[in-house]
Amino acid sequence: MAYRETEKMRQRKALAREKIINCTYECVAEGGFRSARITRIAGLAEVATGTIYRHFESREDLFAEVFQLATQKEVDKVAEALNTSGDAAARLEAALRQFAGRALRGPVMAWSLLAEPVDPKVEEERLAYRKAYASLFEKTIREGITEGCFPDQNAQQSSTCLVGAIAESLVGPLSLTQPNRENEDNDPLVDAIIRFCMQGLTGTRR
Amino acid sequence: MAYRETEKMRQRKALAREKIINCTYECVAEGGFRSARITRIAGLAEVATGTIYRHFESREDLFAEVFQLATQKEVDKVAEALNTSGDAAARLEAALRQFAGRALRGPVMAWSLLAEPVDPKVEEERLAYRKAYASLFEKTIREGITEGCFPDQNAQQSSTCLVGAIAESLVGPLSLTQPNRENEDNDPLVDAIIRFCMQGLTGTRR
DNA sequence: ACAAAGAATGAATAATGATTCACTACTTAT
DNA sequence: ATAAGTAGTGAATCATTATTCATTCTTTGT
Repeated sequence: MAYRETEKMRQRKALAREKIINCTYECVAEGGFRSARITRIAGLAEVATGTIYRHFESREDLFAEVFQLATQKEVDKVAEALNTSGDAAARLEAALRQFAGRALRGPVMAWSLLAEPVDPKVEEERLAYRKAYASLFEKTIREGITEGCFPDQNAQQSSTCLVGAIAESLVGPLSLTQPNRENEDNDPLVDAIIRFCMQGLTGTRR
Repeated sequence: MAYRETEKMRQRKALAREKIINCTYECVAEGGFRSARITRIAGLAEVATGTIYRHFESREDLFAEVFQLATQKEVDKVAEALNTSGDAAARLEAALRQFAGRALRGPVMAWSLLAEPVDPKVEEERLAYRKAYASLFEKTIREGITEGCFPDQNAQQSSTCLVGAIAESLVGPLSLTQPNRENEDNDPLVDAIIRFCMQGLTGTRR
């Protein structure tokens, strides 16, 4: 036996793999999954198209992995915001702000994760993604009901409404057509959304 | 001049055109625009694929027209509900119920109209569709503010949240995975959504 | 230096599906 | 009946891209 995979090679391969993932991420952030061509990704990563298939079973699989990666980042941020101190309402509000803020900073990625239909494998991941959000929100809503800061309600349904209201406001076609106002002050927009959401939960004007 | 289009022919053509539109509608209601193949549509309509191109410039154009048709139906229903008697809150609630009820009865079509990304021409139509809803809701919210049954708020933003909350709950990926409960009683679901939405608008528990 | 094994390459292939167009069939007016 | 014009046909074409695989290049152990 002349050649045996060595540590050095393992690392080099891992690096190439990572580079492909990063370049895919970049492509997706630019124009979504559907417009991310294998040739473009290969070009960015400075490898041949065939090489991508050495590291990933298929385009779908590559996308599913990139989706998971991107997703994890987002969900972690929201979970983090939910772990701050304060009552359930305050924590939820912080989380919604986190969600909205990140989506506004990367609208194409947000759209890809929330709404863009891609293929069954990615769709499966998206399901998990939405469920992760729903569960996080739902749990906090329940805590809020126990704490007494939210009235009794269908926590699961409410969390779905939350995600929907935010997603629609932030990545709906109306917001995407408007010129990409990079460093514009989006606080009033976020404030209006948050107000609607918190009122929807609490039934209390503030 | 030997042949000149006669009334009879005009009607026959119009009929064929209409049949194509109806069959396209059927395909879309089944699986959305993306999976509606020209061949399938032609098959259903009992014409050759080429015939479709005698009546429509392109697939995109055909879809845009079908979208418009479907859209008009939906918006009209909501507008109708908004024209009943009662205060703004009552009328809006009736409209939301109409919206939700129709979406539940035709979830794939609702998804196609609200969320499925297709192509630029259809996307343009969707924009008009969303604007139509937004304007209807927005107008009523404004009336409600004047009437005093809603507190002052960003009416446009609130209407977007309304659409989002409903869409997510009814046609979002989470709801689509659940078994298609044909004739199940969806009232509790709709009630929960409506409650969230009305609270979001009024900031009042009821 | 050599050979074995694996990795990378990218042109060729394959699959999908919209669209075209040369042709046939039908309608109409004379 | 005939000719001119229009509608309908559907197999062939074209366009787009993911994927393959025969070949070339690298790495490793002896």
